[in-house]
Amino acid sequence: MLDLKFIREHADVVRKAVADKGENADIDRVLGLDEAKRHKQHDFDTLRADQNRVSKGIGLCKKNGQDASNLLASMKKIAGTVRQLGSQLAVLDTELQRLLLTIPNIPRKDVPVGGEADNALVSEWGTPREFDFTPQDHLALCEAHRLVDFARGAKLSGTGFPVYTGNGALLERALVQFMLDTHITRHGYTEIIPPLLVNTAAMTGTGQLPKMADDMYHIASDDLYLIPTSEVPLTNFHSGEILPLDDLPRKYVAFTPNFRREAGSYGKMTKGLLRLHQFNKVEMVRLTEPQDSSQALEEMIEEAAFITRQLGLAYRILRLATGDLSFASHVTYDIEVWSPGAGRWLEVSSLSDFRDFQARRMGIRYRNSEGKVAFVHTLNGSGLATSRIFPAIVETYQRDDGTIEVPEVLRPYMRGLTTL
RNA sequence: GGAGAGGUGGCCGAGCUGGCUUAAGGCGUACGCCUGCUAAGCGUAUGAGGGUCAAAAGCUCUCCGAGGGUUCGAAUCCCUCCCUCUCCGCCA
Repeated sequence: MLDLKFIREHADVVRKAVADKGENADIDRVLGLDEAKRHKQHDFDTLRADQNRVSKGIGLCKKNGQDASNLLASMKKIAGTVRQLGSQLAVLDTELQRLLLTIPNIPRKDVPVGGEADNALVSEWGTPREFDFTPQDHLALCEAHRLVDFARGAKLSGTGFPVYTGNGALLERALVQFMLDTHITRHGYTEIIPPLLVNTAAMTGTGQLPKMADDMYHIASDDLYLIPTSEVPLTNFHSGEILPLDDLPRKYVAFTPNFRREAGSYGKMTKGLLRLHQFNKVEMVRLTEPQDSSQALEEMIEEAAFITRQLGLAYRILRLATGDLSFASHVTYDIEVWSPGAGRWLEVSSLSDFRDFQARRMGIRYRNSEGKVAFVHTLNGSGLATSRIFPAIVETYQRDDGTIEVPEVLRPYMRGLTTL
Protein backbone atom coordinates (compact mmCIF):
# COMPACT_ATOMS: atom_id res chain seq x y z
CA MET A 1 0.00 0.00 0.00
CA LEU A 2 1.23 3.45 -0.84
CA ASP A 3 1.04 6.41 1.49
CA LEU A 4 -2.11 8.36 0.72
CA LYS A 5 -0.21 11.61 1.10
CA PHE A 6 2.30 10.41 -1.47
CA ILE A 7 -0.49 9.56 -3.91
CA ARG A 8 -2.03 12.98 -3.33
CA GLU A 9 1.23 14.79 -4.03
CA HIS A 10 2.63 12.54 -6.77
CA ALA A 11 -0.45 11.37 -8.63
CA ASP A 12 1.42 11.29 -11.95
CA VAL A 13 4.14 9.02 -10.62
CA VAL A 14 1.49 6.65 -9.33
CA ARG A 15 -0.47 6.71 -12.59
CA LYS A 16 2.68 5.88 -14.51
CA ALA A 17 3.47 2.98 -12.16
CA VAL A 18 -0.02 1.57 -12.61
CA ALA A 19 0.31 1.80 -16.38
CA ASP A 20 3.86 0.40 -16.52
CA LYS A 21 2.89 -2.56 -14.37
CA GLY A 22 -0.21 -3.22 -16.44
CA GLU A 23 -2.44 -2.86 -13.40
CA ASN A 24 -5.90 -1.43 -13.11
CA ALA A 25 -6.35 1.20 -10.45
CA ASP A 26 -8.44 4.32 -10.61
CA ILE A 27 -6.21 7.02 -9.17
CA ASP A 28 -8.63 9.87 -9.87
CA ARG A 29 -11.30 8.07 -7.94
CA VAL A 30 -8.90 7.59 -5.03
CA LEU A 31 -8.06 11.28 -5.04
CA GLY A 32 -11.74 12.19 -5.17
CA LEU A 33 -12.61 9.88 -2.31
CA ASP A 34 -9.70 11.19 -0.27
CA GLU A 35 -10.88 14.76 -0.75
CA ALA A 36 -14.48 13.90 0.07
CA LYS A 37 -13.45 11.87 3.08
CA ARG A 38 -11.36 14.66 4.56
CA HIS A 39 -14.23 17.12 4.23
CA LYS A 40 -16.61 14.68 5.81
CA GLN A 41 -14.09 13.93 8.53
CA HIS A 42 -13.85 17.60 9.37
CA ASP A 43 -17.63 17.98 9.64
CA PHE A 44 -17.87 14.87 11.73
CA ASP A 45 -15.06 15.88 14.09
CA THR A 46 -16.53 19.33 14.67
CA LEU A 47 -19.99 18.04 15.46
CA ARG A 48 -18.62 15.22 17.54
CA ALA A 49 -16.64 17.71 19.60
CA ASP A 50 -19.90 19.58 20.34
CA GLN A 51 -21.59 16.38 21.25
CA ASN A 52 -18.82 15.38 23.62
CA ARG A 53 -18.92 18.78 25.29
CA VAL A 54 -22.68 18.88 25.82
CA SER A 55 -22.83 15.26 26.91
CA LYS A 56 -20.43 16.12 29.65
CA GLY A 57 -22.72 18.99 30.62
CA ILE A 58 -25.68 16.66 30.84
CA GLY A 59 -23.73 14.43 33.13
CA LEU A 60 -22.97 17.36 35.41
CA CYS A 61 -26.61 18.53 35.47
CA LYS A 62 -27.81 15.10 36.46
CA LYS A 63 -25.20 14.86 39.14
CA ASN A 64 -26.32 18.20 40.60
CA GLY A 65 -29.98 17.29 40.33
CA GLN A 66 -30.69 20.01 37.75
CA ASP A 67 -33.07 19.69 34.87
CA ALA A 68 -31.35 18.72 31.61
CA SER A 69 -34.35 18.14 29.38
CA ASN A 70 -33.51 21.13 27.13
CA LEU A 71 -30.04 19.83 26.52
CA LEU A 72 -31.33 16.33 26.00
CA ALA A 73 -33.80 17.43 23.37
CA SER A 74 -31.22 19.30 21.32
CA MET A 75 -28.70 16.53 21.69
CA LYS A 76 -31.12 14.06 20.29
CA LYS A 77 -30.99 15.89 16.97
CA ILE A 78 -27.22 16.22 16.99
CA ALA A 79 -26.88 12.54 17.73
CA GLY A 80 -28.87 11.73 14.62
CA THR A 81 -26.67 13.91 12.45
CA VAL A 82 -23.51 12.51 13.99
CA ARG A 83 -24.70 9.01 13.23
CA GLN A 84 -25.48 9.99 9.67
CA LEU A 85 -22.12 11.64 9.11
CA GLY A 86 -20.40 8.71 10.75
CA SER A 87 -21.93 6.15 8.43
CA GLN A 88 -21.24 8.32 5.37
CA LEU A 89 -17.65 8.61 6.54
CA ALA A 90 -17.42 4.85 6.97
CA VAL A 91 -18.70 4.26 3.45
CA LEU A 92 -16.11 6.64 2.00
CA ASP A 93 -13.34 5.14 4.06
CA THR A 94 -14.18 1.54 3.24
CA GLU A 95 -14.18 2.29 -0.46
CA LEU A 96 -10.99 4.29 -0.20
CA GLN A 97 -9.20 1.50 1.68
CA ARG A 98 -10.44 -1.07 -0.83
CA LEU A 99 -9.07 0.98 -3.73
CA LEU A 100 -5.78 1.65 -1.99
CA LEU A 101 -5.20 -2.10 -1.85
CA THR A 102 -5.44 -2.25 -5.65
CA ILE A 103 -2.67 0.29 -6.28
CA PRO A 104 0.67 -1.42 -6.98
CA ASN A 105 4.06 -0.40 -5.65
CA ILE A 106 6.17 2.09 -7.63
CA PRO A 107 9.00 0.54 -9.66
CA ARG A 108 12.53 1.71 -8.90
CA LYS A 109 13.98 4.21 -11.36
CA ASP A 110 16.36 1.72 -12.98
CA VAL A 111 13.64 -0.85 -13.65
CA PRO A 112 13.20 -1.23 -17.42
CA VAL A 113 9.74 -0.32 -18.67
CA GLY A 114 8.19 -3.14 -20.64
CA GLY A 115 7.49 -6.85 -20.55
CA GLU A 116 9.48 -10.05 -20.19
CA ALA A 117 11.55 -9.29 -23.30
CA ASP A 118 12.79 -6.10 -21.67
CA ASN A 119 14.27 -7.70 -18.56
CA ALA A 120 17.80 -6.41 -18.10
CA LEU A 121 20.69 -8.85 -17.97
CA VAL A 122 22.75 -7.83 -14.95
CA SER A 123 25.41 -10.51 -14.72
CA GLU A 124 26.32 -14.06 -15.64
CA TRP A 125 28.38 -16.75 -13.98
CA GLY A 126 29.79 -19.93 -15.50
CA THR A 127 28.91 -21.38 -18.85
CA PRO A 128 26.18 -23.91 -19.58
CA ARG A 129 27.72 -27.37 -19.77
CA GLU A 130 28.49 -28.73 -23.23
CA PHE A 131 27.80 -32.43 -23.78
CA ASP A 132 29.67 -34.87 -26.03
CA PHE A 133 26.61 -37.10 -25.92
CA THR A 134 22.91 -36.39 -26.17
CA PRO A 135 21.79 -35.32 -22.71
CA GLN A 136 18.51 -36.54 -21.28
CA ASP A 137 15.99 -34.24 -19.70
CA HIS A 138 15.11 -34.48 -16.02
CA LEU A 139 11.91 -36.42 -16.72
CA ALA A 140 13.84 -39.30 -18.27
CA LEU A 141 16.53 -39.16 -15.61
CA CYS A 142 14.00 -39.08 -12.77
CA GLU A 143 12.22 -42.06 -14.22
CA ALA A 144 15.39 -44.04 -14.87
CA HIS A 145 16.64 -43.57 -11.33
CA ARG A 146 13.19 -43.56 -9.71
CA LEU A 147 13.83 -40.15 -8.20
CA VAL A 148 10.38 -38.71 -8.72
CA ASP A 149 7.10 -40.50 -9.33
CA PHE A 150 4.79 -38.20 -11.24
CA ALA A 151 2.14 -40.78 -12.12
CA ARG A 152 1.52 -41.86 -8.56
CA GLY A 153 1.51 -38.24 -7.43
CA ALA A 154 -1.22 -37.62 -9.97
CA LYS A 155 -3.09 -40.63 -8.61
CA LEU A 156 -2.98 -39.17 -5.11
CA SER A 157 -3.69 -35.53 -5.86
CA GLY A 158 -3.57 -34.71 -9.56
CA THR A 159 -0.90 -33.40 -11.90
CA GLY A 160 1.56 -31.02 -10.35
CA PHE A 161 1.97 -33.00 -7.15
CA PRO A 162 5.22 -34.93 -7.55
CA VAL A 163 6.28 -37.70 -5.19
CA TYR A 164 9.98 -37.77 -4.42
CA THR A 165 11.15 -41.33 -3.87
CA GLY A 166 14.33 -42.98 -2.60
CA ASN A 167 17.43 -41.09 -3.69
CA GLY A 168 15.19 -38.40 -5.16
CA ALA A 169 13.83 -37.68 -1.72
CA LEU A 170 17.35 -37.81 -0.35
CA LEU A 171 18.60 -35.33 -2.93
CA GLU A 172 15.68 -33.00 -2.30
CA ARG A 173 16.27 -33.13 1.43
CA ALA A 174 20.02 -32.64 0.96
CA LEU A 175 19.38 -29.52 -1.09
CA VAL A 176 17.13 -28.11 1.60
CA GLN A 177 19.60 -28.92 4.37
CA PHE A 178 22.52 -27.46 2.48
CA MET A 179 20.67 -24.24 1.76
CA LEU A 180 19.34 -23.82 5.27
CA ASP A 181 22.72 -24.52 6.86
CA THR A 182 24.41 -22.03 4.55
CA HIS A 183 21.92 -19.25 5.23
CA ILE A 184 21.93 -19.88 8.96
CA THR A 185 25.65 -20.26 9.60
CA ARG A 186 27.25 -18.31 6.76
CA HIS A 187 24.64 -15.58 6.24
CA GLY A 188 23.28 -15.17 9.75
CA TYR A 189 19.60 -15.93 9.27
CA THR A 190 17.28 -17.22 11.97
CA GLU A 191 15.39 -20.34 11.00
CA ILE A 192 11.60 -20.34 11.22
CA ILE A 193 9.18 -23.21 10.74
CA PRO A 194 5.91 -21.39 10.06
CA PRO A 195 2.29 -22.48 9.62
CA LEU A 196 1.40 -23.50 6.08
CA LEU A 197 -2.14 -22.21 6.46
CA VAL A 198 -2.67 -18.50 7.06
CA ASN A 199 -5.65 -16.18 7.33
CA THR A 200 -6.96 -13.43 5.07
CA ALA A 201 -5.19 -10.66 6.95
CA ALA A 202 -1.79 -12.25 6.39
CA MET A 203 -2.45 -12.80 2.69
CA THR A 204 -3.55 -9.19 2.35
CA GLY A 205 -0.52 -7.97 4.27
CA THR A 206 2.03 -9.27 1.80
CA GLY A 207 -0.15 -8.42 -1.20
CA GLN A 208 -1.34 -11.83 -2.45
CA LEU A 209 -4.87 -10.70 -1.71
CA PRO A 210 -6.95 -9.33 -3.22
CA LYS A 211 -5.23 -9.75 -6.59
CA MET A 212 -4.18 -13.41 -6.52
CA ALA A 213 -7.22 -14.96 -4.86
CA ASP A 214 -7.81 -17.38 -7.74
CA ASP A 215 -4.26 -18.69 -7.61
CA MET A 216 -4.42 -19.88 -4.04
CA TYR A 217 -5.90 -22.89 -2.33
CA HIS A 218 -8.55 -21.74 0.09
CA ILE A 219 -9.99 -23.85 2.91
CA ALA A 220 -13.55 -22.57 2.99
CA SER A 221 -14.60 -24.27 6.22
CA ASP A 222 -11.97 -22.38 8.20
CA ASP A 223 -11.34 -19.46 5.86
CA LEU A 224 -7.62 -20.21 5.64
CA TYR A 225 -5.26 -20.19 2.68
CA LEU A 226 -2.42 -22.57 1.87
CA ILE A 227 0.70 -20.45 1.53
CA PRO A 228 1.94 -19.91 -2.04
CA THR A 229 5.34 -18.97 -0.55
CA SER A 230 6.71 -18.79 2.98
CA GLU A 231 7.20 -15.08 2.34
CA VAL A 232 3.66 -14.75 3.69
CA PRO A 233 4.11 -16.16 7.21
CA LEU A 234 7.70 -14.88 7.49
CA THR A 235 6.92 -11.30 6.56
CA ASN A 236 3.66 -11.19 8.52
CA PHE A 237 5.48 -12.58 11.56
CA HIS A 238 5.83 -9.07 12.98
CA SER A 239 2.62 -7.56 11.63
CA GLY A 240 1.06 -4.91 13.83
CA GLU A 241 4.23 -4.47 15.86
CA ILE A 242 6.48 -1.55 16.62
CA LEU A 243 9.96 -2.99 16.81
CA PRO A 244 12.72 -1.47 18.91
CA LEU A 245 15.68 -0.26 16.86
CA ASP A 246 17.84 -3.02 18.35
CA ASP A 247 15.62 -5.63 16.70
CA LEU A 248 16.60 -4.52 13.20
CA PRO A 249 17.59 -5.91 10.88
CA ARG A 250 15.59 -9.15 11.20
CA LYS A 251 16.74 -11.99 8.94
CA TYR A 252 14.54 -15.05 8.68
CA VAL A 253 14.88 -18.19 6.62
CA ALA A 254 12.37 -21.00 6.26
CA PHE A 255 11.91 -24.19 4.36
CA THR A 256 8.30 -24.91 3.41
CA PRO A 257 6.28 -26.53 0.71
CA ASN A 258 4.34 -23.99 -1.33
CA PHE A 259 0.95 -24.37 -2.93
CA ARG A 260 -0.26 -22.69 -6.08
CA ARG A 261 -3.35 -23.40 -8.11
CA GLU A 262 -1.71 -22.00 -11.26
CA ALA A 263 -5.18 -21.21 -12.49
CA GLY A 264 -5.25 -20.57 -16.20
CA SER A 265 -1.79 -21.93 -16.90
CA TYR A 266 -2.79 -25.44 -17.93
CA GLY A 267 -0.90 -26.64 -20.94
CA LYS A 268 2.02 -24.39 -20.16
CA MET A 269 5.13 -26.21 -18.92
CA THR A 270 3.14 -28.85 -17.13
CA LYS A 271 5.59 -31.71 -17.66
CA GLY A 272 7.97 -32.63 -14.89
CA LEU A 273 9.07 -30.42 -12.04
CA LEU A 274 9.04 -27.07 -13.75
CA ARG A 275 5.53 -25.92 -12.87
CA LEU A 276 3.82 -27.49 -9.89
CA HIS A 277 0.90 -27.10 -7.55
CA GLN A 278 3.11 -28.07 -4.65
CA PHE A 279 6.82 -27.37 -4.58
CA ASN A 280 9.57 -26.87 -2.04
CA LYS A 281 11.46 -23.69 -1.43
CA VAL A 282 13.86 -22.16 1.05
CA GLU A 283 12.90 -18.54 1.51
CA MET A 284 14.78 -15.59 2.99
CA VAL A 285 13.03 -12.56 4.44
CA ARG A 286 14.54 -9.42 5.88
CA LEU A 287 13.11 -6.46 7.74
CA THR A 288 15.38 -3.42 7.64
CA GLU A 289 15.53 0.26 8.33
CA PRO A 290 14.54 2.23 5.21
CA GLN A 291 18.06 3.40 4.45
CA ASP A 292 19.39 -0.17 4.52
CA SER A 293 17.07 -2.01 2.16
CA SER A 294 18.94 -1.37 -1.09
CA GLN A 295 22.15 -2.73 0.36
CA ALA A 296 20.22 -5.64 1.91
CA LEU A 297 18.86 -6.62 -1.49
CA GLU A 298 22.37 -6.69 -2.96
CA GLU A 299 23.45 -8.98 -0.12
CA MET A 300 20.50 -11.30 -0.62
CA ILE A 301 21.22 -11.59 -4.34
CA GLU A 302 24.76 -12.59 -3.47
CA GLU A 303 23.55 -15.07 -0.86
CA ALA A 304 21.27 -16.81 -3.34
CA ALA A 305 23.93 -16.71 -6.05
CA PHE A 306 26.41 -18.25 -3.63
CA ILE A 307 24.20 -21.34 -3.38
CA THR A 308 24.05 -21.80 -7.15
CA ARG A 309 27.81 -21.33 -7.42
CA GLN A 310 28.40 -23.92 -4.71
CA LEU A 311 26.21 -26.29 -6.66
CA GLY A 312 28.27 -25.56 -9.76
CA LEU A 313 25.37 -24.38 -11.87
CA ALA A 314 25.75 -21.69 -14.52
CA TYR A 315 23.41 -18.82 -13.85
CA ARG A 316 22.45 -15.36 -14.94
CA ILE A 317 20.86 -12.52 -13.04
CA LEU A 318 18.10 -10.36 -14.50
CA ARG A 319 16.51 -7.17 -13.33
CA LEU A 320 12.84 -7.61 -14.12
CA ALA A 321 11.00 -5.12 -16.30
CA THR A 322 7.91 -3.36 -14.96
CA GLY A 323 5.48 -5.79 -16.61
CA ASP A 324 7.18 -8.75 -14.93
CA LEU A 325 7.35 -7.17 -11.49
CA SER A 326 4.97 -8.44 -8.87
CA PHE A 327 2.23 -6.17 -7.63
CA ALA A 328 4.02 -5.33 -4.38
CA SER A 329 7.56 -5.14 -5.67
CA HIS A 330 9.72 -2.03 -6.01
CA VAL A 331 12.52 -3.90 -7.71
CA THR A 332 13.05 -7.60 -8.38
CA TYR A 333 16.06 -9.63 -9.51
CA ASP A 334 15.67 -13.14 -10.84
CA ILE A 335 18.41 -15.73 -10.76
CA GLU A 336 18.11 -18.29 -13.52
CA VAL A 337 20.09 -21.50 -13.97
CA TRP A 338 20.61 -23.30 -17.23
CA SER A 339 18.59 -26.44 -17.89
CA PRO A 340 20.34 -28.61 -20.51
CA GLY A 341 17.23 -30.74 -20.83
CA ALA A 342 14.83 -27.91 -21.44
CA GLY A 343 17.43 -25.89 -23.33
CA ARG A 344 16.45 -22.77 -21.47
CA TRP A 345 17.03 -20.78 -18.33
CA LEU A 346 14.96 -21.60 -15.24
CA GLU A 347 14.06 -19.16 -12.53
CA VAL A 348 15.39 -20.51 -9.23
CA SER A 349 15.22 -17.34 -7.21
CA SER A 350 13.27 -14.13 -7.23
CA LEU A 351 14.56 -11.43 -4.91
CA SER A 352 12.61 -8.28 -4.18
CA ASP A 353 12.74 -5.06 -2.25
CA PHE A 354 9.25 -3.93 -1.29
CA ARG A 355 10.36 -0.84 0.60
CA ASP A 356 7.52 0.12 2.98
CA PHE A 357 4.74 -1.17 0.69
CA GLN A 358 4.09 -4.39 2.58
CA ALA A 359 5.00 -2.91 5.95
CA ARG A 360 2.31 -0.27 5.52
CA ARG A 361 -0.27 -2.90 4.65
CA MET A 362 0.51 -5.07 7.63
CA GLY A 363 1.63 -2.39 10.05
CA ILE A 364 5.25 -3.28 10.77
CA ARG A 365 6.93 -0.25 12.24
CA TYR A 366 9.99 0.51 14.31
CA ARG A 367 11.29 3.29 16.50
CA ASN A 368 14.18 5.00 14.72
CA SER A 369 17.25 6.62 16.23
CA GLU A 370 15.30 9.86 16.71
CA GLY A 371 12.64 7.98 18.65
CA LYS A 372 10.10 8.40 15.87
CA VAL A 373 7.86 5.62 14.65
CA ALA A 374 8.38 4.69 11.00
CA PHE A 375 7.61 1.80 8.68
CA VAL A 376 10.31 -0.82 8.14
CA HIS A 377 11.33 -2.02 4.70
CA THR A 378 10.66 -5.65 3.81
CA LEU A 379 12.55 -7.84 1.39
CA ASN A 380 12.39 -11.44 0.36
CA GLY A 381 14.09 -13.86 -1.95
CA SER A 382 14.13 -17.54 -2.69
CA GLY A 383 17.23 -19.19 -1.50
CA LEU A 384 16.34 -21.29 -3.56
CA ALA A 385 13.40 -23.13 -5.09
CA THR A 386 14.43 -26.79 -5.04
CA SER A 387 11.88 -27.77 -7.68
CA ARG A 388 13.94 -25.88 -10.26
CA ILE A 389 17.37 -26.65 -8.87
CA PHE A 390 16.62 -30.37 -8.75
CA PRO A 391 16.10 -30.79 -12.51
CA ALA A 392 19.02 -28.49 -13.29
CA ILE A 393 21.29 -30.65 -11.14
CA VAL A 394 20.29 -34.03 -12.49
CA GLU A 395 20.53 -32.74 -16.07
CA THR A 396 23.82 -30.91 -15.60
CA TYR A 397 25.53 -33.70 -13.66
CA GLN A 398 24.44 -36.62 -15.87
CA ARG A 399 27.10 -38.83 -17.49
CA ASP A 400 27.06 -40.67 -20.75
CA ASP A 401 26.44 -43.97 -18.93
CA GLY A 402 23.18 -42.56 -17.58
CA THR A 403 24.40 -42.11 -14.02
CA ILE A 404 24.31 -38.80 -12.19
CA GLU A 405 27.16 -37.34 -10.23
CA VAL A 406 26.29 -35.85 -6.85
CA PRO A 407 27.59 -32.27 -6.48
CA GLU A 408 30.33 -32.21 -3.89
CA VAL A 409 28.64 -29.87 -1.43
CA LEU A 410 25.63 -32.18 -1.20
CA ARG A 411 27.56 -35.36 -0.45
CA PRO A 412 27.82 -34.77 3.32
CA TYR A 413 24.04 -34.52 3.33
CA MET A 414 23.67 -37.75 1.31
CA ARG A 415 25.63 -40.18 3.42
CA GLY A 416 28.69 -39.59 1.24
CA LEU A 417 26.93 -40.78 -1.92
CA THR A 418 28.87 -39.68 -5.02
CA THR A 419 26.72 -41.12 -7.76
CA LEU A 420 23.04 -41.72 -8.41
C1' G B 1 -17.71 -30.56 19.97
C1' G B 2 -19.70 -29.25 25.48
C1' A B 3 -19.11 -26.14 30.16
C1' G B 4 -16.74 -22.12 32.58
C1' A B 5 -13.14 -17.86 33.11
C1' G B 6 -10.85 -14.04 30.66
C1' G B 7 -8.90 -10.40 26.59
C1' U B 8 -7.66 -2.68 29.25
C1' G B 9 -1.63 1.81 27.41
C1' G B 10 5.86 -1.16 26.75
C1' C B 11 4.49 -4.56 31.05
C1' C B 12 1.38 -5.54 35.60
C1' G B 13 -3.33 -4.08 36.97
C1' A B 14 -8.10 -1.17 38.79
C1' G B 15 -12.57 0.37 36.50
C1' C B 16 -17.19 -3.21 34.12
C1' U B 17 -24.59 -1.34 39.47
C1' G B 18 -23.19 3.74 31.98
C1' G B 19 -21.69 10.58 32.86
C1' C B 20 -15.67 15.08 37.25
C1' U B 21 -11.77 8.35 33.58
C1' U B 22 -9.43 13.90 28.89
C1' A B 23 -8.36 5.00 31.68
C1' A B 24 -6.67 5.12 38.77
C1' G B 25 -2.35 2.95 40.75
C1' G B 26 2.19 0.41 40.16
C1' C B 27 6.53 -1.27 37.28
C1' G B 28 9.70 0.05 33.46
C1' U B 29 11.93 4.07 30.58
C1' A B 30 13.82 9.33 29.79
C1' C B 31 15.26 13.97 31.78
C1' G B 32 16.06 16.98 36.08
C1' C B 33 16.93 17.71 41.50
C1' C B 34 19.26 15.81 45.75
C1' U B 35 23.23 12.90 47.79
C1' G B 36 31.43 11.25 48.69
C1' C B 37 29.89 7.06 44.67
C1' U B 38 25.91 3.56 44.06
C1' A B 39 21.14 2.62 45.84
C1' A B 40 17.05 5.06 47.77
C1' G B 41 14.17 9.58 47.64
C1' C B 42 11.76 13.85 45.17
C1' G B 43 9.91 16.30 40.61
C1' U B 44 8.50 16.17 35.48
C1' A B 45 7.57 13.53 31.25
C1' U B 46 6.30 8.95 28.87
C1' G B 47 0.90 5.18 23.26
C1' A B 48 -0.68 5.01 18.09
C1' G B 49 -3.35 7.00 13.96
C1' G B 50 -6.21 11.04 11.50
C1' G B 51 -7.98 16.32 10.74
C1' U B 52 -6.64 21.62 11.01
C1' C B 53 -1.83 24.57 10.35
C1' A B 54 3.64 26.69 5.69
C1' A B 55 5.73 24.32 10.10
C1' A B 56 5.87 23.89 15.30
C1' A B 57 2.80 24.81 19.28
C1' G B 58 -2.19 24.60 20.06
C1' C B 59 -7.11 22.82 19.14
C1' U B 60 -9.81 18.50 17.82
C1' C B 61 -11.46 13.36 16.37
C1' U B 62 -10.69 7.98 16.68
C1' C B 63 -8.66 3.64 19.22
C1' C B 64 -9.90 -0.37 26.18
C1' G B 65 -9.58 -8.22 21.18
C1' A B 66 -12.74 -7.31 16.13
C1' G B 67 -17.42 -5.85 14.17
C1' G B 68 -22.47 -4.36 14.92
C1' G B 69 -26.45 -2.44 18.34
C1' U B 70 -28.97 0.34 22.61
C1' U B 71 -28.31 5.57 24.58
C1' C B 72 -28.05 12.59 24.69
C1' G B 73 -23.57 9.81 26.39
C1' A B 74 -20.39 3.01 26.26
C1' A B 75 -13.97 0.34 28.61
C1' U B 76 -18.69 -0.23 31.34
C1' C B 77 -25.27 -2.75 28.84
C1' C B 78 -26.93 -6.21 24.44
C1' C B 79 -25.66 -9.33 19.91
C1' U B 80 -22.10 -11.82 16.55
C1' C B 81 -17.21 -13.34 15.71
C1' C B 82 -11.87 -14.12 16.94
C1' C B 83 -8.19 -15.39 20.47
C1' U B 84 -6.16 -17.21 25.40
C1' C B 85 -6.71 -20.27 29.83
C1' U B 86 -9.21 -24.41 32.86
C1' C B 87 -12.24 -28.81 32.91
C1' C B 88 -14.94 -32.66 29.99
C1' G B 89 -15.59 -35.36 25.39
C1' C B 90 -13.53 -37.06 20.66
C1' C B 91 -9.19 -38.10 17.97
C1' A B 92 -3.85 -38.38 14.89
